Amino acid sequence: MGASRRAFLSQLGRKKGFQVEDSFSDCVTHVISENNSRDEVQQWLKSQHKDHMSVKLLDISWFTESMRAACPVEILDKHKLQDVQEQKEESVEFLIPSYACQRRTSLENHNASFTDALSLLAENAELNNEEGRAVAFRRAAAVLKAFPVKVTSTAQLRGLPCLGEHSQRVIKDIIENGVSSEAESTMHSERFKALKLLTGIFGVGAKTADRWFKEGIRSLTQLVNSGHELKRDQQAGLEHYYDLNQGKITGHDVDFLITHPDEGKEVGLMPKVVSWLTAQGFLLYQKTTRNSYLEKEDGPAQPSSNMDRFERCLSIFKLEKPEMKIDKKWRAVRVDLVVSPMSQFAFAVLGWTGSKLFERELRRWAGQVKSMSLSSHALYDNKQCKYLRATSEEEIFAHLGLEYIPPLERNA
DNA sequence: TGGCTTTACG
DNA sequence: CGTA
DNA sequence: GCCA
Repeated sequence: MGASRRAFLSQLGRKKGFQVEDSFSDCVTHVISENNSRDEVQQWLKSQHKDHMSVKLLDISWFTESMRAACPVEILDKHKLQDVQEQKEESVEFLIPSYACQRRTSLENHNASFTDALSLLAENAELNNEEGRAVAFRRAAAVLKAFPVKVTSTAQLRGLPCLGEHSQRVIKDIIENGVSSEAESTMHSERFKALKLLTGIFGVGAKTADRWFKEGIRSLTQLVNSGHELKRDQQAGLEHYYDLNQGKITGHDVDFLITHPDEGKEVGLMPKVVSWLTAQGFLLYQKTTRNSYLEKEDGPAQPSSNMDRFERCLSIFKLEKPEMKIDKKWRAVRVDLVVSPMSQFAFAVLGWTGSKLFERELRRWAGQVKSMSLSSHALYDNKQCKYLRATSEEEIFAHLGLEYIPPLERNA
């Protein structure tokens, strides 16, 4: 294998507690190879002039499985290096579990050209109200985001989940031509450009944008001149369009999660926070919503009055930036405030951390694999017919039978 | 061929 | 229908 | 679009 790949795998092995040598010596017990036949590796071992009779000759599959298990897995026939004819049949370069919540996805992406194209097709499907197609493209992109090396051949895709005919065709196109013709034509289509522009307005979704598009509206100027009555959130969205649609870094939203160590004392916090923020002149826009969440069984009885029981505040902050400009010294930033009782706080943190796909996959895993229902308030076990308590994210992953994935590795 | 996360509020 |  |  190449030097960078070998370095990556060596580092991974050492991180998992394995002893990895840079060169062959008598202390080596296992030799891992990729894309080599048993004969080739034996030839190489002879060239090392060391005793190698007791050394295990294994395929990369044993290594990746052992990495996942964090200990050496039992050596099966499929792990042993094969002879030349059999070799090409099945060998899979990396085993990637099919649910995004089963794997780590850092921000380091070796396959941005592919994931950009697949994400664009996902976005286009969402704008066309094809949520099923959209999530399929999102999952396909997420698999490549988690792939530890740059894909250079479609042969590497064998055995990977969520990559069907269409996604593989897109990838092949990019490998061979540098770009996906489908992604390119989508990106430059009038419809996609207009719908993306219009849904960029806070308060405007795919349905509204589609209606406006059919009326011939293609730009924000045309929208303003169309005489449409905009709702309060859309007006704010339009007014702060530029600030709210800055690049990924500066334009990102901020979430504040608020709780109180004494269960129940969090009630009434939201109005206090909002009125203070208003008095400080921080809020350009805000919409506070009540919470009516109730557990069906066995949960503590809810106080009868939910008058002050506010849960969320979707807002637009006026963020002062004195050094910004002469005329405009602030920027509009989307900020969400969330108040959660202590008993639900871990679920709120898990539910608000993202990524969006990671959250969907967690909940899909809960339902399909564990017969459980996960929300940002609670985890319900449909078999035991009871809520499963948790005071940390780690406990929730444990309830779900998943390896804990830290927040920085949830970028699916 | 059905399902695709969740489940409220406004 | 839009938002998270 | 992908999969059980």
